[in-house]
Amino acid sequence: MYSAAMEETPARLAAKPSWLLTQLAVHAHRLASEGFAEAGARGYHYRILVALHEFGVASQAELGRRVSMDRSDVVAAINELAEQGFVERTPDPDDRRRNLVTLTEAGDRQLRRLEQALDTVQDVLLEPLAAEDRRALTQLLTRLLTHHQA
Amino acid sequence: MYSAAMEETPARLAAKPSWLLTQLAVHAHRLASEGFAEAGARGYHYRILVALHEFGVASQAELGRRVSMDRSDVVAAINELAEQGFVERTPDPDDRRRNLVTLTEAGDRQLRRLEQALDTVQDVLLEPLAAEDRRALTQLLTRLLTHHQA
DNA sequence: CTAATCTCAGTATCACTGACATTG
DNA sequence: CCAATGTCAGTGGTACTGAGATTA
Repeated sequence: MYSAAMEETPARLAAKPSWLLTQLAVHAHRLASEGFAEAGARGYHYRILVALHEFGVASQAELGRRVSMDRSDVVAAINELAEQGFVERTPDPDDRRRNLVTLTEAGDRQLRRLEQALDTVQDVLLEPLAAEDRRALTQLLTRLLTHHQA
Repeated sequence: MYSAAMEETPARLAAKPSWLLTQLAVHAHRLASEGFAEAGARGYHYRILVALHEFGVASQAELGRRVSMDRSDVVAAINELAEQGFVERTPDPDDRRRNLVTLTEAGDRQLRRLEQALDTVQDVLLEPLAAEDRRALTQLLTRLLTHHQA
């Protein structure tokens, strides 16, 4: 009565890219989370570190805009990163509403650890695709994302 | 000092499909959630209804396996669906550990509402892609998902 | 005894809202 | 007065863990 062998995706979901997208994102997220957790981090920490490395010192609000994080979540993430010594928070002398957030040496090393973890995730996630298909996928996803970011 | 015009994705993230995937999934998830919310539902409810419609009456554990949901989350979702009259939960006479979950008429109508909402999401999400590109994307995502489901 | 099922309680991460005080 | 910033408290959805009771 309960055919335990059927583990595929329901047919009406298989044809929906939005479903495929979210299901794959679950995989990607879980793989990445595991890698991050080994370094005592999570996604929000990684995003902040990336933004700092890419764009340099910035205010908290600016960091949030870079990586699509809410102001309030930036506060919490930076609290934790600062406790671990990965970033430093100092008042901006030119605009006393702002905090200037700086990436430390230790923060840079942490970022490299997290990037390495993500590279592994990448390999696992895209394993079944040849190089050409990977490029095609990246290109399609990029087109979608840039369209929706605008 | 804070060039407010730079809103693109950080370069080192743009090249990572796993990042693109999760970012797009955020969009897809938000769009879908809005559509679901209008019908008083959320993702877990939709998944259960789909599984019931695709495979028919099933035990709760079986439903969870169909759509990758944890047993404990299935319990809560079915509680809510039953309260709304979209499913019925009856003990299985052949195996008294199990509950047999059935899709009601109202549940079927609800499912059709949610599918319609998802179709709209689909159109919005894939708007920048031509039909051929959509097929290519679906094919690539399908290959990835089937690989990772095995 | 083992395994599966259902249920409950609790946790973590992510995303978001509302409010407030401070400053530009 | 208005807008931006940082902060805090709280909510909701998703995913998961651990434990207990029942039954196969």
